[in-house]
Amino acid sequence: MVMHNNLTGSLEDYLEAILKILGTSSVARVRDIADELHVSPASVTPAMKRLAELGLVRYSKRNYIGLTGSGREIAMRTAARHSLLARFLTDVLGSDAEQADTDACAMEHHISEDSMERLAALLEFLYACPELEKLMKTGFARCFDEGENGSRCSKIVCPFLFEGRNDLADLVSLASLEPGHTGMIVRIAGDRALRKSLINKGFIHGTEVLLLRRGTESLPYAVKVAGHELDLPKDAVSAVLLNPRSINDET
Amino acid sequence: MVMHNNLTGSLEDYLEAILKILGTSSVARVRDIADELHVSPASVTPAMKRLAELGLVRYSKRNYIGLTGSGREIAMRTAARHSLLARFLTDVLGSDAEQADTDACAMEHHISEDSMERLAALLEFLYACPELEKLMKTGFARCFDEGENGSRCSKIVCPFLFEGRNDLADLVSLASLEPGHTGMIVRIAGDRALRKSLINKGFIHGTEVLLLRRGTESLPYAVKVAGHELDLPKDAVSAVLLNPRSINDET
DNA sequence: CATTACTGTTAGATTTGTCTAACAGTAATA
DNA sequence: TATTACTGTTAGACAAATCTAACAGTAATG
Repeated sequence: MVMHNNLTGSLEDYLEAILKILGTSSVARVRDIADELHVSPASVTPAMKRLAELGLVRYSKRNYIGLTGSGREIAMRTAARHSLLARFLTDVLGSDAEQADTDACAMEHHISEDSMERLAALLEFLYACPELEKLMKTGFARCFDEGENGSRCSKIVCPFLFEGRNDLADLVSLASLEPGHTGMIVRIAGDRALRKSLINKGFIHGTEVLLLRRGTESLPYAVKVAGHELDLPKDAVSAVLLNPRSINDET
Repeated sequence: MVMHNNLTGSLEDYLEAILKILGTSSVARVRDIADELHVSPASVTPAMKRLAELGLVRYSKRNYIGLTGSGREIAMRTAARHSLLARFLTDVLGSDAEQADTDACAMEHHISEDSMERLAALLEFLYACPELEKLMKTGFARCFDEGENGSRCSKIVCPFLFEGRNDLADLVSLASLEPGHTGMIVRIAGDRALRKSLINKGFIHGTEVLLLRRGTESLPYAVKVAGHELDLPKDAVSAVLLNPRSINDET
């Protein structure tokens, strides 16, 4: 798993840990690093050797560990990624701090420089106007916590007093498709539980679906998605919205 | 690297690839999987054996490969993560499709179930109102492309005609801190280039900074951040905004 | 039927990152 | 000074994921 700076995620973690320790302790030891990363001290030694070879840490046997200029630079970039992701998760998505930290830890090695910059800019964009920030952050948080479906949710917080999307009218529900025809999924409506269940059945944005047989209120619909046939009740198929331009006769 | 479902990221990739192939080809072979994941066919065989042991794929030597029920379920959850992340990156952050796909590939194994749900809800929240969607997506895109700093940017697109944040007045710039005092970074102002450079020097949200010496227009300021002392011009230190409640005398 | 082309498998090597257990320094303590 | 406690290193093992090279089937072609 080699990253953009030619380091593995694990080595980036070691650099980041050293930086963090140096931020408070003025001295970094093998033990501190092992504790910080929850690995055994025996794992730290070979990592330090490797980083010293690469000219990123100052290390000699049984001595304090320091960062070189370039090591510090990489460590700071990694820490910045971490902080940015965690901030997005807590401040925008409303995750709790611990969960956000765990997620950020796992993702920080994988996000590209470009996406990083965009994410940073998004946070600045939201912070730039207190009304927008409030609308996005508390509005979304409220929407999420109340478990509302998107279309009703906006009415709670939307300053535009918009009653509903008119462009949704262009979309065709899977329930109203002609049997034997296919369409591309562009949106999953319904409440969060239904949406989650549909997503886990393969109804993913951009996927082709084929309606095999129409059902009724009591009789399930038969559909084919991602190469798999399955039966679904009417309310589920009704929540699957298709792009009308994508509809084709499959027979 | 073990994930929530007890699979490694690599095995999840194999499942996802099989699902994708089955979505179009009705039959999956070792060769297809190898091509899809850009690995050698010799790497596919042991992965299939492992997945068959775990009861996630149907596999017997030299035969077509299929997914079991639970294998399909995991594959679909993984694909849903991928699609969601990619959609966030393209639709909200404005990344190009290829970059978004690469990033999503790398992150999909690491994001938690909870963050997934929140991200999905965020997209629905934005889609729920066309005005909000436009404000966020095209407003942000314009802001990003024009390289505007957050506070000016909002004026371009903000429907609230808000001239600037009044709560920013509560923040103290690092430049106006008393020498020997510390504060916690809560925001980095300035244009994108300056912000990026400061972030890469260690000025990260939530970090403590210490002002060592005041400068002037021509003489650099001396500060200490993340255990490291450095000199910075006045415009850079002025862009670092601190939480006033965090300011302490360090001497 | 033999050849050729292709697919899939095996064997063996390599890289990376981790662990445990044993050992080696170092420094305070009895 | 001998003991103890702690830190750090080494050796050796292991798991995961990949590769190359060699080999084994299978099926179409000449």
